[in-house]
Amino acid sequence: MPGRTPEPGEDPREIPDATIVRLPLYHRALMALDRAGESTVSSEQLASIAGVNAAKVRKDLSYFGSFGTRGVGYDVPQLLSEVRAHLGIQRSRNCIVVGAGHLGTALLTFAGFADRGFSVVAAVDVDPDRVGSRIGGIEVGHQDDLDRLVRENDVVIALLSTPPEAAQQVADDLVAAGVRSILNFAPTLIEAPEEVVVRNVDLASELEILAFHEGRRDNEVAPAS
Amino acid sequence: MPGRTPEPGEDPREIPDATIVRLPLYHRALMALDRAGESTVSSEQLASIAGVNAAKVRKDLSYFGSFGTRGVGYDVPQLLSEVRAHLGIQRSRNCIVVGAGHLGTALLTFAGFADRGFSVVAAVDVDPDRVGSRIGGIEVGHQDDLDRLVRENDVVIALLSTPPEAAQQVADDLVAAGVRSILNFAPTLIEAPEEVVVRNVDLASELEILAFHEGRRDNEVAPAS
DNA sequence: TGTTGTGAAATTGTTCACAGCC
DNA sequence: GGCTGTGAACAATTTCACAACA
Repeated sequence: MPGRTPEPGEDPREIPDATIVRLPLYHRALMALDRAGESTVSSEQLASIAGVNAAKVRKDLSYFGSFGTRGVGYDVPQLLSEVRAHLGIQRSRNCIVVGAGHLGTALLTFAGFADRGFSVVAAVDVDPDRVGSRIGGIEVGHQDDLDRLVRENDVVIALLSTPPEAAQQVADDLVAAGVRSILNFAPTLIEAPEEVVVRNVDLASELEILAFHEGRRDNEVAPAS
Repeated sequence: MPGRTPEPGEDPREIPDATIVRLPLYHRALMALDRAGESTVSSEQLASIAGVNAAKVRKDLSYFGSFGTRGVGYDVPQLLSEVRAHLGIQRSRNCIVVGAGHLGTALLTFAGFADRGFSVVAAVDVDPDRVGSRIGGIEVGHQDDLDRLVRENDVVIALLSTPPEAAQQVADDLVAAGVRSILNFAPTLIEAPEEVVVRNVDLASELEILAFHEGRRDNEVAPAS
């Protein structure tokens, strides 16, 4: 999936994927430090709050340039601002929740998005019992209004929490409406044009990874008959 | 680089982390194939359903031994059974949900766990309004009963869906009760003894990773002043 | 002195390409 | 002829270790 098109003259992909996935950890850590009134932080401290090691922190941050002060550390507000800029969340991004079941409801009422730079502004479902209801201050629209809601609300990210059978169709509709990023909670592969970024969160897969380690502890692996 | 540690009586062959996280994808794909009545599958087909490439599939599966037939492919039921054995989910594993808010409710009612090898058997919360209620057929117990519920129900995995402020204390309690694996949804680092495996699902972080790519498209990155 | 920034080394992961087998 | 299994080449990522410097 990574490693694409090193075209000369165009964006010379320079920040490693592995670094990108750690950026949110630094963001979270820096917000906590900032809230606590800390004005500087060393790579060692930041690493311990983020749960990584100090060399990685320094290497990761170095891709943006040199913001630290040798002998002192990093300026917390400045680094926070820098990380936000690189994450593209200096201004809030609008999101839509597609599928307002239990998971969709959790997403619509989740308190943790706002200060991380996201605003859930719309929701749709196909179930007539849900359409028209309000969840977390958002009125649930009908699936057929998806295109309009996306366009009217300047939605750029979709949270896809439908049953797996509906996921591909919904994804197609989202792409047609102009959504460029999809966070897919349905346990199925969804296809999208390559300019649309899809990330998958499969809860059962996460449990399976934990179970793998459980299994290692229990016993020797006992292969199937 | 030897790559092999032929220690007698010890862990026979180390399976790479990168392979482990793909195992659930193969599991999901094989279940779909099995349900569809397919009896064999090539690495190419399996790859396309799982969303990876064929070389990776073959390499990953080769860590378990040789189960394919050259010129034919893999036997679906056999490979499914093999993958399940390695994932440690030949028998179902019991889980507890800690924190029965909207996210906890989604986890308690999620239909997708059962056929992936997991059974949510208990839930706890601290809110008196929630304790005693039934969600998804499970009675929500009080946080103080956590230890008892874990032991009585042979719980090995916890789904931690409390607010971040409570997460560390809950994790400590879970470890004390004997839980060996934690799936942490709270956006904070939790510390646990190294024999306890913790995986983190931070929804806001996932959105930030999407936003990073959005930002790349919008414009040049505009660093903070 | 204490801490960053970074080349270089070590490690881990991916892809290639083809021999071996059905 | 088709497809697996796998060494070997390649690529990405992590870690080391230390010079630079406020």
